[in-house]
Amino acid sequence: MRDEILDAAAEIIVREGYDACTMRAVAALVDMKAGSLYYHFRSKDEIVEEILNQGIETLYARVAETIRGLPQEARFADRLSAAVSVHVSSLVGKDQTYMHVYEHLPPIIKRRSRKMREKYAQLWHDLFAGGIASGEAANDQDLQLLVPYFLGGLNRVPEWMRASGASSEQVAKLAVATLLDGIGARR
Amino acid sequence: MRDEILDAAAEIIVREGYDACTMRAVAALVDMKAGSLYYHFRSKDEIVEEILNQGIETLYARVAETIRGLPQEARFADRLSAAVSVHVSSLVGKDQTYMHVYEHLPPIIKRRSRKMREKYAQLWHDLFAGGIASGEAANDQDLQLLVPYFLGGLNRVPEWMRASGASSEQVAKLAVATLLDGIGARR
Amino acid sequence: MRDEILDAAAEIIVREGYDACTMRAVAALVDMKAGSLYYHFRSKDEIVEEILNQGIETLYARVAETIRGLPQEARFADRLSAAVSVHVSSLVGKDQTYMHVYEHLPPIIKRRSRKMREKYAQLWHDLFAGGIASGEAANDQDLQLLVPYFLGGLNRVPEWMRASGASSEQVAKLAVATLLDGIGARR
Amino acid sequence: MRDEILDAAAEIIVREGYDACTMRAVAALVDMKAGSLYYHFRSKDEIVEEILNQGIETLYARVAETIRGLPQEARFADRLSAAVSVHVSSLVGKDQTYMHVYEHLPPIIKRRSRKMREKYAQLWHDLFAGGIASGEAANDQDLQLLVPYFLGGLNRVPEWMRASGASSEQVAKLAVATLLDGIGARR
DNA sequence: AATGAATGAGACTTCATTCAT
DNA sequence: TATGAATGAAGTCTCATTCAT
Repeated sequence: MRDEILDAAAEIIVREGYDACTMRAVAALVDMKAGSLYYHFRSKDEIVEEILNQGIETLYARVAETIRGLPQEARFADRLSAAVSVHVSSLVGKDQTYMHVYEHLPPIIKRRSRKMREKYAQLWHDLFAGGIASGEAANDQDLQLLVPYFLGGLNRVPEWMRASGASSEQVAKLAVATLLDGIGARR
Repeated sequence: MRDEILDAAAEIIVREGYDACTMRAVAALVDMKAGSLYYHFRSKDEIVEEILNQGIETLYARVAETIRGLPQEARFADRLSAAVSVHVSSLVGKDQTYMHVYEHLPPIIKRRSRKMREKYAQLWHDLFAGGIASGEAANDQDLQLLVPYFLGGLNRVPEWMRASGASSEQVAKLAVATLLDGIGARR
Repeated sequence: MRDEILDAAAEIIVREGYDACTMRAVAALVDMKAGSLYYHFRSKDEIVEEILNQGIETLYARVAETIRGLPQEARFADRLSAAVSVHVSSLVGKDQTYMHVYEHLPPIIKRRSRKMREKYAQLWHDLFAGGIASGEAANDQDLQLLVPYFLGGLNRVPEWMRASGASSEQVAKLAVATLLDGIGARR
Repeated sequence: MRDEILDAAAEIIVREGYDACTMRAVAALVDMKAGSLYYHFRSKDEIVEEILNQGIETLYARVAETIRGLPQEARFADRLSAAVSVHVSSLVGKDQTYMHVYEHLPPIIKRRSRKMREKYAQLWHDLFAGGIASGEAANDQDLQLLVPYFLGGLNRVPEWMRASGASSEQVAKLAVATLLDGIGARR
């Protein structure tokens, strides 16, 4: 039941925004009355926080696991490719509505999950740093800027995917190719 | 007065989120009482919509103007550079709070400004298409994906700029360089 | 079990007030869940009523017993002394939390126990009447007023005893002395 | 309006207890809707606190004023008499419902007004101390106990006055006489 | 005997909005 | 133009109570 409530809340936030995610609305989606939710959660905040944490933690775990699972000798491009694939498909995957949630939350609540998000960013930071160290990536990058810039681009994509109808693989490929080679014609 | 109200509302949304932007809060910021706002606007929605429109329209006008102002023979890289600079500095510029607003709005309201946003995206679409046509950009790009991906990355940056302390010029430069040449070491 | 529940409820009322005495709180104190209380009591009101009754009935029984136990020829001052002692010590005694309860209840519930309370007042009324009849107390008293006045003073004392650190014996002695002789210097 | 709301709330507390004093109920009594009360008060607590303060402060002011107004050479018995009269009549006076309020409040809220109450008790403490110093009152009193004992008796009286139909003057007279001379027959 | 789960009523509170002044 | 005052809808939350297990 706890999970069903979390799912319901996440779905509403994604579909109609944080404001529309009232206790009544959540309850209705799981065929309950608003008050009953309090048997399972102490407060609305607790629900939201749990959604947030589950979302980022799952994402972190998947990407970390993916990177760790690669052969020692994997090239930077392959590592990047794998990580991006997992990241993007997690954002879009059917049940992973959790990931969508973040961008709909009011600042006060967003701040709470900051630490976890920084930990996630660190994962990418390390990935890039590895590429630079091995000479596979240009060493003139300010990773402090590059990482959020890159993830920012990635995170916005699902919003537009619906319109363009692209698959998450296409998106991942585009992102990796663009990031590695740029769009400038080879000179 | 109308403008002062819009400014106040925008500032609150940016700083504290859409939820915190109550009529009372807005009124307080312009030294009025909530009811008085209704002399200037028909409803809260009208205020928000106007903020949104003003924001995108200003942004559109600036970027379009910048591109138009370039010499006929300007190279793609220069066009891109100029456009990115204007876009980023608008996002960060002191009074251009309007741009921040969008991401804080609930979906229902977001949808309303969709058309204008698509018009803005078209601007970039054309820019890239020009680059491809002239052979200055690789012609294997799916612009339908590339544009939102690129703008998405750009739009997220201000959020992180505060932490890293980078200037908007640095960010613009990073974005253009990365987009054009990629981060892969030259082969 | 019934008694343990009554004790728990009484304790909460005394310590934190009637409002804090929720079924959940009572249940927690006897290591149960709220619903289980309904196996033992028909309603929350039944619990409260029973506390009230038990309280006054115990008090009544003790004081009545004490008076009855005195030798036929006991003087008024001694009767009074004995009665006050029992009354005060009951108010303060460890397990006699019941007595504290009354003052925390909402009027609706208070009214219900009125009859029993009047019966208790009658006990004192009779005591005083006896003193007047025997000439040991001044015969110009309006007992209808004197009794509540006297008991009122007595009942408030525990509240202040905690602060002053006096024992119930001291209080009883003060009350009796003051009542009998007054505080005016002898003329 | 503010005052009418305070009056309404006080009246409900006195008549039906703190629990019955809901925002809806108060609003109904002043012909409003619950939400409207928040235009005048920040919260329910603010209402209650204000009632409490106004009550004790008024009481304090009146009694202090009365005592101060007595001629320098007034005798202890007269001072006491005057103070008791004011105290009792304040408790009972038509519009002074405020004073009734205190005894109906839950402990948490009671505690808040503790300081003011202690200040009031001090007034009586000083009065008695004066009597002892001048030799008009027996000097064997523990005022720390006597004051609350005496005021406790006094405060309970209104509750019973309704039943017995006594006037506040009668009550005051009884209290003073009893306190000064006791009820023991003169020996 | 006891509990997990749910309910419905109702509590306080906030907010966009209205309107007479 | 602006405000004081009010409203109605809705929000989060608490609580006594019920009932199948």
